[in-house]
Amino acid sequence: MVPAPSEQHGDVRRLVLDAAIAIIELEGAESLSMREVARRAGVSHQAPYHYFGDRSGILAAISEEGFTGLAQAFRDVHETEMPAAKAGFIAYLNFSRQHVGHFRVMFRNDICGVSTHKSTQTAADSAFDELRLMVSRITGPEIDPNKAFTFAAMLWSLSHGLATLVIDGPLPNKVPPGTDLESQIQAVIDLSSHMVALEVAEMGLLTR
Amino acid sequence: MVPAPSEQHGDVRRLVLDAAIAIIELEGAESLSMREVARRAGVSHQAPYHYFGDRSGILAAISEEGFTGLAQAFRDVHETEMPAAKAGFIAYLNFSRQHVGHFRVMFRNDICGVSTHKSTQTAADSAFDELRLMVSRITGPEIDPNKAFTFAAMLWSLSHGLATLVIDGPLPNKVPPGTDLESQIQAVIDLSSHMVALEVAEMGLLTR
DNA sequence: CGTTGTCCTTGACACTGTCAAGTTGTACTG
DNA sequence: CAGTACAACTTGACAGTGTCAAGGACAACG
Repeated sequence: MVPAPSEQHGDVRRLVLDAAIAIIELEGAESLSMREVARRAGVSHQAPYHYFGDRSGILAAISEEGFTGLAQAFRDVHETEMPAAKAGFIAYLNFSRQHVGHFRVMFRNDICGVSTHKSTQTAADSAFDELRLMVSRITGPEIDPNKAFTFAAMLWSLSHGLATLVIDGPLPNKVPPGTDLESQIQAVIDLSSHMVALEVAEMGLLTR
Repeated sequence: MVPAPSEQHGDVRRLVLDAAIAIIELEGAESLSMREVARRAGVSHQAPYHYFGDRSGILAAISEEGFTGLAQAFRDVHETEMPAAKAGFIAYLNFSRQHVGHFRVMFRNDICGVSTHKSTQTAADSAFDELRLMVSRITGPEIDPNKAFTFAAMLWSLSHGLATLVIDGPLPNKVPPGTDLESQIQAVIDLSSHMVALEVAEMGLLTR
């Protein structure tokens, strides 16, 4: 059967990818079925295999796209006037909430095979490199590289933990009555930024 | 067919649960198949359904067990001499790494239906209550409840982020050459504890 | 015209979660 | 002690799934 003339030739890959992302956003990555993706994209049940090889291939592609976007989000942080740590937290949270479909896949080595798909791996690496750049902006570039890694891991943990607890975790159900989720997220970010600032200030004191 | 006389009657539920946990530890929660669980437990493919209703039921049971264990781990923190924040981080990390099977499921609302399974929900609640107790030990009990929640959310984010990045995330691949994962984890925990201590000290200064 | 290659299709297979309908043993009632 | 109710499983069936295999349509190139 010939594809309908209305749709452009060659965008099937994009169609399939978007269908998959939409399904993951709605129902999570578990219930992502190749056949449902194909149905939603309006193609045969084997078309996705042509572009992505297998189920993990499509998830790896989503993951790659996600890491590329996250790296860009980190890069955009450099443009803002805000303290870098705070801007970084906000960027991470915003990205994760605006790209839930990507985010739900990106950190799941078990399903997307970051280790087996090379381009996904390099996308993840470049996102981490951006994070490192951000760290050197926060602490100053003369910091010991080992300490810088520790700092980066701490910042990533904090951001990532908050994002996952908010998106799929129990946090939204726990906000105390009288406040809403959004202001609590803001409060956590403010508290975190403040702590980081205290730490950096002390580090500065020690090195001079 | 009658169960082999060697195995006690009534422990099939436990057998099934352990089989599921083992599979999740080995291969992740995605590839958990009810029928493979049954095979591994040496029962018919419908026996798991008798105890757990459906796939999400077995995951909810694992999640419940996990949260109960986590609450206990938090309780044990009170016994140590260490600063509460640091002991809390260590407890969280240890728990997540020693119970990977549970941990991989506990925070996945999408697959284990925390919202639909009441006993899982209450187990999660009690774990969060223990965290709150820990926070009041760290900050002192006279803290504003809203601020206490923010503090708890921050601590949980930090611990949870680190644990997930270590267990399934990209962190193990990123440790700089010359150090190992374990010492980097220790360094992140030390840095985090230190930051928390700084914050608490400043809070104390402000309130008097 | 024949070949090659990309882009996709239909068909088949073993496997999955789950519903339905037994079967077996045990406990309790009358 | 017969009857019955119930828990603890069992086998059987069905639609849906991921993936392998084998094409078909169409463009580009010789």
